[in-house]
This record gives sequence, structure tokens and C-alpha cells, in this order.
Amino acid sequence: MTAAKAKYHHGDLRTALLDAALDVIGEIGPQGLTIREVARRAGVSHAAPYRHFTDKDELILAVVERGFALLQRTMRERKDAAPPDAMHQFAASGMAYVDFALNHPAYYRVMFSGDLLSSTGHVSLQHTSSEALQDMVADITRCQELGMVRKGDPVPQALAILSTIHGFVSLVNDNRIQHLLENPYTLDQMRDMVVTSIFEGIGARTA
Amino acid sequence: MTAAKAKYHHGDLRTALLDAALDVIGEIGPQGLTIREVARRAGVSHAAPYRHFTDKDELILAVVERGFALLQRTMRERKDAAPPDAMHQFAASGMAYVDFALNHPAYYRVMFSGDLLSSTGHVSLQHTSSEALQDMVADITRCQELGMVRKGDPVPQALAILSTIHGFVSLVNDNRIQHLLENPYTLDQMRDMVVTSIFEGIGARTA
DNA sequence: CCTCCATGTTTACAACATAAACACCGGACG
DNA sequence: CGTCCGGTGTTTATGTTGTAAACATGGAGG
Repeated sequence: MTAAKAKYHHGDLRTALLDAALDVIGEIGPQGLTIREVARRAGVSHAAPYRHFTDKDELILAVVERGFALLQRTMRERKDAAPPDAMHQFAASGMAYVDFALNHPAYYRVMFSGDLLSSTGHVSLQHTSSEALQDMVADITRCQELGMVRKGDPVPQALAILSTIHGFVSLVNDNRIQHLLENPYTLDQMRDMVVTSIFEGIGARTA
Repeated sequence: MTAAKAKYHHGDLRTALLDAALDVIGEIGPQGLTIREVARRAGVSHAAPYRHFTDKDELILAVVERGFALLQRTMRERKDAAPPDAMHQFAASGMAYVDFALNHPAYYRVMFSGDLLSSTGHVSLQHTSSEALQDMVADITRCQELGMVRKGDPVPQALAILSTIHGFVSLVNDNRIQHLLENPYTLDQMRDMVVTSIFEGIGARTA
């Protein structure tokens, strides 16, 4: 009645469940992500979610897909806002990726935890990760043509960058480097240093 | 009776449970890691584990500690086997880390999943990760003194390397880059390229 | 107005984590 | 040698979870 799509009895329960699921992950952690808790927060019975998701896995998958959509949108926006040369746009999308992960830890966790889903190897997951890598390979290739990045197969270069970025945000989000945060560096500074380091690793010339 | 310590009724049930837990993670995945399944595999009742671990978390923690001990031992061995100069030893320990993660995916998963334990932020975890970073910082400092690595604060350099390595093995172990394995590269080749890339990122001179 | 189907609810069952009460068994001590 | 005792494993019990099946409801289309 307020503003939602207001479809049936509840009014877009599906979306409400996805929101609740994300909240749970953010507040209690992924191990507290239970169908019943999600239903509780949405104010419906514990079996209601099964009208929208056949499975707990399918609910999680839906959250993951939403997360990837948001990530993709964020990266595109930041890319479009960057200077129009290939190198700046590449760097911007990399930064956008890191910032997305740090600003939406709950989303990033579901998207890459790998422990939340029962059957490891869902097709959609590989597909989305694959897409990110493909985009990055294209960016690197453009930068190479402009002489801004060392020549060579762009695939391992993209993999190296993705590895660094993914590793950094995973360590930060999982609280594995808390003791570093007591150091003279802020999180943003460390982010910059790590990103700079890996960009130098592929022979990128900073503007 | 065979060879185990043969202590009480069962004969070192604690160790048997840890072994079983690791097996479960390797075979079924972390979501199949239940106290009851572990007990089943050890051939005891589902409540027996509570004589050795107060909690499911404590069992997992014990597996994690074992994993870190094995990792530390592996790295030390490979370091000792490398040529005695600082640079080779540093590279050797980095490679050892990667190989450990790829050869013992179950251990690595428990050690770094972050979703298996209910309370995120167990002290022991931060401690062990912190140790690895401290060691790396020491190595980098030695290499810097020898002019083998670019001068500068070694902490962000170590963090960059740890991020890359952790990210790479996480992506591989979570099957996020399967489509790359169909490429002309073997896993070992990709490992070498990624590690080389990040080492160049900190201005390391390869021998 | 009435019917139907999508949506939500109740009820039910098996597996789980965990606690409490119980049973066993090997060593300590007489 | 016998008896007790604490450490180890078992049984039983409770509350929570995922999920299926039967049931209820209310808005859309006739």
C-alpha cells in the first residue's frame, strides 16, 4: 500500500524476502541465514518463502544475482564517470569493484562465499565471474594497444588483478587483517597501495 | 590397537574426529560438516564429540589450528630447501603457500572460509593470519636490504602479495575460474604467471 | 456473484545442535 | 584382590531447522 508493487496478499513478498536475507547476512552473518528467520523478518509464516523459491539455495542464488547486477551497474557508472581514455576507465572499474565489496560486504559475502550453497558449481556463478574476467580482458587489451600496459596474454594479467582485488577484499571483509588497521594507514590508503602494486605488476603506467 | 595412541575406550577419539571432519569437508563440502556426521564416521554416538569439544565451533577451530600448523611446517620446509639467499627463500615460501592451498583445499577452506564459525573474529584466527604477515614483512625487509625489492614500507607490499595469493587460491578452490582451465594454460602455469606478476608489482628482481 | 488459482498458513517429519542423565571401564587406593 | 572414581561414550530429551503436504484465502476473470 505504501509504495511497493503491492501485488497479492503481501505485496511483493519475493523482494521483501531478498531484502530480509541480505539484512540477516549483514547482521547475524551467513550462518544465521535460515529460511525461517527470513520469513520471520518478512512477517510471514516459515513456509511462505517456498511459494517463491523452491529451495534455500534458490533464495541465495537470487540474492547473488541481485548482487552481481548491482556490481555491474556500479562498475558501469564509475567507468562512465571516468576520463574517456582506456587506462583511466580500467582503473576506475577496478576501484569500483573494490569499493563495491567494501561498501556491500553482505552482498560480496553471498556472492563469493562458496560455502552457502550446497552444490558447488552453480552455472550462474561461473557465468557471472567469467563475465567480469572477460570485461577485464577487453579493458587490458585496449590498454595494451595504447601502450599503457605491458604486452602479453591479457588473460593471466586479468587473473592476477582479479586475484589481488578479490583477495584483498576477502581478507578485509573476513577481519583477517584487523591488526593492520591499527597501523598508520587508513583502509582507503591500503586499498590504494594494494591496487597500485598490482597495476604495476602488469606494467601499467599510472597517469 | 593398531598404531594409534590407544588411550581409552576408543583410542584417541579426538584425533579421529578431526580427521573425519576434514574428510567430510573434502567430500561433501563445508555445509555437510555436522557433528553427527563426524561422529558417524568415527563410529561413535552423536553426542560423543561433546566430550572432546564443547561446541561445533571448537571442533572447527581445532581443525583450523591443525591446518595452520601444517601450513607453517610446509612453508618452513620449502624455505629451508631453497637456496640460502633471502630472495629465493621469500619466493619459495610464497610458492609453498599457494601449493599448500591447492593441495589441501579442505584445510584451506576451513582456515579461511569465515562462514563456518558462528562468531566471526575468533582470536586465534587473527593471530595466525597476523603471524603469516609478520613473517612476510620480515622476508621483504631482508630482500629490500639486499636491493632485490623496491624500497618502501614492507607492510603494504606484504599485504598486496598475501591478497594476490589468497585471492588466486580462493578463486581456484571455489571453482570460479573453471572456464580458464580450458585455456592453453595449466594450473601450474597460471599460478606461476600470477605469482610472477605480483612479485614484479613490488619491484622484485627475479633471479 | 461465483469460481479458480496464486499466495500464504498449518501441520507434519526427519536431521540437526546441544544438554542431562546414565553406563562403562581402567586405574588409584585400600 | 576388591572397591571406588573420574574420564569416556551412550541414551534420551528439547528446541530449531529444511522441506513437503494439506489446507485456507482473497483478488481476478467470467
